[in-house]
Amino acid sequence: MSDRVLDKTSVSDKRTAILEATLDLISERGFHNTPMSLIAKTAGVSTGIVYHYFSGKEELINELYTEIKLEYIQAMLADYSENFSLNERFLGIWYNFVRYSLNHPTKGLFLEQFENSPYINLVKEDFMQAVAPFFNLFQQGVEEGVFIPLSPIVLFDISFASIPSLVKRHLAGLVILDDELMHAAANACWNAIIV
Amino acid sequence: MSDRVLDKTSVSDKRTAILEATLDLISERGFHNTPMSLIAKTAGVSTGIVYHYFSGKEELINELYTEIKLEYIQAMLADYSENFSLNERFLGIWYNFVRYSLNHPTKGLFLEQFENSPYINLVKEDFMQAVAPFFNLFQQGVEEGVFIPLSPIVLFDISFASIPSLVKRHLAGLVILDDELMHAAANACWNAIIV
Amino acid sequence: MSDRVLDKTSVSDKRTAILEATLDLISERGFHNTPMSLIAKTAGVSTGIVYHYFSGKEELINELYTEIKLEYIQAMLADYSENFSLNERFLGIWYNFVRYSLNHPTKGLFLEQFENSPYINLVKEDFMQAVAPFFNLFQQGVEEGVFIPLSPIVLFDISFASIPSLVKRHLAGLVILDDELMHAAANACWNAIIV
Amino acid sequence: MSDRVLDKTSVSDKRTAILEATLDLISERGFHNTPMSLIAKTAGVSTGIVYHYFSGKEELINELYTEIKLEYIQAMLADYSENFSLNERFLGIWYNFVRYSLNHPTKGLFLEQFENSPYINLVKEDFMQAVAPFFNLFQQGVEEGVFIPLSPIVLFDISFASIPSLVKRHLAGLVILDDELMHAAANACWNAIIV
DNA sequence: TATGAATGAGGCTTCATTCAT
DNA sequence: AATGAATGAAGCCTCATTCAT
Repeated sequence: MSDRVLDKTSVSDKRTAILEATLDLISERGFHNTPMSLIAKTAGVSTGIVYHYFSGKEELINELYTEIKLEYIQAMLADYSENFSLNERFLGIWYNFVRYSLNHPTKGLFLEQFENSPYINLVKEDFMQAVAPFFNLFQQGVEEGVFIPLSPIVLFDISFASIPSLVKRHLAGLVILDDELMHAAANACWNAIIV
Repeated sequence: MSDRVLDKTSVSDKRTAILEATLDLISERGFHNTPMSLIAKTAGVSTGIVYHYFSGKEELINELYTEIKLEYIQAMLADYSENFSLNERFLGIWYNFVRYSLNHPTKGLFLEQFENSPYINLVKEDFMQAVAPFFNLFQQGVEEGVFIPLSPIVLFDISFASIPSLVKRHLAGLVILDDELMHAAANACWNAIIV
Repeated sequence: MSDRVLDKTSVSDKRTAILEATLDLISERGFHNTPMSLIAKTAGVSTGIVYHYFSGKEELINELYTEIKLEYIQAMLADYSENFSLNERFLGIWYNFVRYSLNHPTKGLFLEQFENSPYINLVKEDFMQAVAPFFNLFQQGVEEGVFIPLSPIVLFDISFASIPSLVKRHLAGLVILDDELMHAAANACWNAIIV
Repeated sequence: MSDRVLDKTSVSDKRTAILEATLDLISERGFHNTPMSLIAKTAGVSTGIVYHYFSGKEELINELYTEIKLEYIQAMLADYSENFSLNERFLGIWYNFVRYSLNHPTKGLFLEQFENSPYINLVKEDFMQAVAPFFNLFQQGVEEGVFIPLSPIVLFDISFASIPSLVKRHLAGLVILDDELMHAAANACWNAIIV
């Protein structure tokens, strides 16, 4: 039994090591300037084995994107419940988003880099299902007359688009994104979308 | 005399052609996947001459970034005057930003791509002076008790960070960023930062 | 007992499966472009086990060549007897050669490919003994004054070298190598070597 | 004027050097086992420049094939005239074929290797026009009742297919393909196809 | 016997940059 | 100023072979 677990872990470890090395290197050096050979070396594996787990560089990066994107969405929805009020849910997402970004800076950088590059057009995954709670939140707010009557996607952007920017300011040392600022900014965004 | 003028014009044209080709190609294909030879070919010049106008690929891209960034800032400040009210100035910038983005999609894509890549760290230009009006606007708003007391940079992000996202939604056909939506979204952002 | 038999059969089957997969793949894709991993997969075995039966790719291919070459020679000599007349023996070989080629196109393609590649220099087997009947046939014909006085190897080439070409024309759909054409061509070749 | 000639020659020389190196190496080592880097090195050029003259390895080899094939056809038709008798024309081709093969052994080996490999299927050139004289020769011979009534392509194979084999025997030292043998063999092939 | 993950040398190709003209 | 042939380092990927299990 433990053998099986060990095996699984071992296999998983190698694949995971490759993904982690890719994340670290790309967030720091960019897609170009991150050769497969360096990924392999950083992950502590041979070049060839990377192609055992991924069909090529593109699939590796796309898969990394999908995994991180889902992690992010899940992180934003941590402790989320539709039993909470609209404001509680909104702020919960807001804080989760910021905290996850601050705790996982490489993931945020990778995501931003990826989503703003032509690579993005090649991804098929649509995350429709994963982001349903966001959609529902804004839908419900509009229906209840609490939020201004705009489409959920627009409300989503107005609500959260400033977060990555603010996090980058923080990481660059231009602002200090402490609890106080976080609360103030979150409330500002809340005020943006309410009637 | 006419020769000199002709030369100057010709030179300017060639340099401009290179920059424009670079913009179009990179916004569509990314930094990597845009070889210098293709830039030259698209611009209608020889490969070698590119190195007469720019010391290399990095300088070419950085220079393109600087030019476009300044263009953007100037576009946002079109018709701007400190004689206008805070709200008028805020909305003016907001609308200018959206309209310029919609009218120059490749520039927006290039900027986003560039600013979210490790390239950005290599740029020395700081645009401090160019963005002074934004700084002053938010500074003044806070001092007058109209805006919530946060640093200008934070207010800037909360105010405008959603615009590139909304424009991308529009370009992707997910929303229609017409005047009505633009006004609604701009007012929402205004509501975010006022006391 | 049945176990041993089963094992032996199984072993034999596996080795045979590898050789057959190699034949099919190489005749269709060439030496290069036929990786060992694909051979193993096509044969339904693991990559590693191929190296249990053959010391490497070269030996595998050389062994395949030797087997097929011998099969071909045997096929050409099917129903052969020195009791038959020179003409009967000649035509028998001719027809056997054509029929075997038509019935085993991959083997013909493999042989042609192999014998016209630098690989051939590495084979040690010389088939001297196996081809003795051909040698004897032409020797005897010359001695009896029936064939023109040329060395057996030359007579062999003049007699049979056109067959692979004709078969390839047939497989390409350029001619139809039916019994009628076969007889006409065989007699033509006979006429070539008789006094 | 001499400059232009020099330029042309110089350019042509580099392309020719690549083709010649490819011919020599492939005829000796095979398609595989002949890396582009070795071709470049043997031709005395850099690896990269090969891709300036040919889009890739496949095009390089295909182009080499086309050139050599045409050379061969032209060599076979040297001094050819429809004013000559059928027999004179037939023997002329036969001797030309042998002599060219003996004088250009690498070209013969390359051709044989190429035409018996899966590569051949990728070539579009059909040489229809170039081989028309052969077709006409056999056509006319049949119409005049001199040749047995078989299709030109079949007569072609019966007439000439033994030549590459005989040349290989010669090159291997198994026979000596001198004028005497050549004449005897050529006449044998002539006897094969006449009524 | 048997598996298939793992290795790493080597192949094809691209591309930033240089340089003779 | 201008050309584009030429260079060669470096990138992505393949694959024959090995080895732990």
